[in-house]
Amino acid sequence: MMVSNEIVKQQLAFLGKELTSKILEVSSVVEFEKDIEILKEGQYVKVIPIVIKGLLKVFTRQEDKELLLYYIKPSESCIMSFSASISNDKSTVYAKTAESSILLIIPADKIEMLTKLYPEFNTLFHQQFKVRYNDLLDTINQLVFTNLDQRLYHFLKETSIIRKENPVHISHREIANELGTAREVITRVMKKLEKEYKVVQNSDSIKIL
Amino acid sequence: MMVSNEIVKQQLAFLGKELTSKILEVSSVVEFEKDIEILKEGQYVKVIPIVIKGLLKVFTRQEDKELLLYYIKPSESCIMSFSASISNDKSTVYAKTAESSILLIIPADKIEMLTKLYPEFNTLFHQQFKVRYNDLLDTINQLVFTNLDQRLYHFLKETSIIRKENPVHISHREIANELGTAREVITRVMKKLEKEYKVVQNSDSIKIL
DNA sequence: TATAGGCTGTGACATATGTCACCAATTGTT
DNA sequence: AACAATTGGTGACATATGTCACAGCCTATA
Repeated sequence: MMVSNEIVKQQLAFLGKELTSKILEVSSVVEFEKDIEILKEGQYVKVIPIVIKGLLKVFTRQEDKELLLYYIKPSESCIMSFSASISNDKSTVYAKTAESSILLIIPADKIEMLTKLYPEFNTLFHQQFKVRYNDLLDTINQLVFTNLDQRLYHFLKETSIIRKENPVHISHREIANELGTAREVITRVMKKLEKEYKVVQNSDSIKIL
Repeated sequence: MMVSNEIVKQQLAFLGKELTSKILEVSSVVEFEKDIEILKEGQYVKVIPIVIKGLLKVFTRQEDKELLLYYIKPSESCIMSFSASISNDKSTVYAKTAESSILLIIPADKIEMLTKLYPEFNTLFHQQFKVRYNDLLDTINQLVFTNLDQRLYHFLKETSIIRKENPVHISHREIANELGTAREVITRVMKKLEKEYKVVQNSDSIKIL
C-alpha cells in the first residue's frame, strides 16, 4: 500500500500550505498493518499520529474487558496523544490500527514548537477536541439513559458508516468486545432488534434497515 | 460576597501578567447565586466562564434524569464553552453554579483574538482538556467496568474533597440525582458500603472512612 | 401542638444484564 | 474427509438495578 505526497498534502490541506510543509518536514509517513498498537495506557506518548489512510481504534481496557471509545478516521488525529505530549503525561487510552493504515507520525517533541509558531495548528486540536468530547459524552449518555439495545443499534449504524458497508460484517463476539458486554447478551439483543425490524441478520453479516 | 482584583489576578496568575491584563480588560467579574444556569444544552455559547471563587457543576440531562459530569473549581474554566465558541457551536452540556460563585466572564467573541495573540492562552485550554477528557473517561470506565457501589464510593470521596468536608452533607436523593440513578438504590448501596466499613451514616451526613 | 414536607429504610416485584452450560451449524485446517 | 475452531442460539440461574408502595422518623411551619 503506497501513498503519494499528494494524498498526504490533501488530507492536511485544512491546515494551510506553510504549516503542512513544516509538519511534513518534521514527521514521517508510516505504514502499519492491522492490529498494531500505536498508543498504550500508562506509557509516555512519543508520537502523535494523524491518519492519512485507514482507521485507528481508540479503546479502554480493564482486566480482560475492552471498550471502544471512538475511531480516528483520515484527516483526524489523536487528541489524547496531543494533550499527553504537551504536558509530558502518560496516555490514558489504547490506540491500535483497525485496518491496515497509513499514518503521519509527528514526534511528540515537535508539538510545542508547532503550537507556538503556528497558531493554526491549534485548529486541528480544537476540532479534534470537540469531536472527541462529544463522542465520550454520547457514550456516557447512552450508558446512563438507555439500555443496551439502543446502544447496540447505534453502534451498528456507526460501524456501517465507518466501514462503508451495509450489511456489516461483524460477529456477535466482536460486538460484545467493543461494547464491553457479553456475547450471549448481544445475541439476545440482536434477536430483539430483528423482531423490531431494525436489522436483518445473515449468516455472516448484519443488515441495518 | 466581594472579591478584589488581586484575588482575580491570583487565580489567573498561571497565564502570565500580560495575558491576565488583557483578559481582565475584555471580561467582567460577576457574582452568581447558587443554582444559576450558565450554560444550556442546545444554546449557542455567549460567554466563557473562569471560576474565581465557588463551583460550577457541569451535567447532562435526559427527560427528567440528570447526570453529573464534573465540577469546575477555581482557576478552572469550561472547556466545552471554549470549544463551542471557537467553532460557533451549541453547547452539548448544562452548567450551573453549585454554590454561590464569582466567575470571570469572557465574551465568546473575544476568544479568537485571545488565542491568536496569546499562544499561552492555549495553556488553559490544553490543561482543561486533559482534565476533562480524563474525567469523562473515568466515568465511562466506572459505568462499564464497575457496579454502582464503587461509583458511589468514588463519588463520595470526590465530593468530600470538593466541598472540603468530611462528613459530607448530602441526601440520598441528591446523590441519586447526580449519579443518574434511583434514590432507593442509593439507600440500598449505602447500606452495603456501611457494612463494608467504607462509610458511616449519620442522620444528616455521611462520613467516609 | 398539629400538620406538612423531606428523608431514610424496606419489602415485593420487575427488568436488564451477566454467567454457565450445552447444542447445532458453519468455516477453517490438516 | 475428518477434526478443530468459531459462531449463533437457547435455557437456567444469578445478580444488579429500577419501580412501587408504605412506614417511621425528624424538621420546619402555621
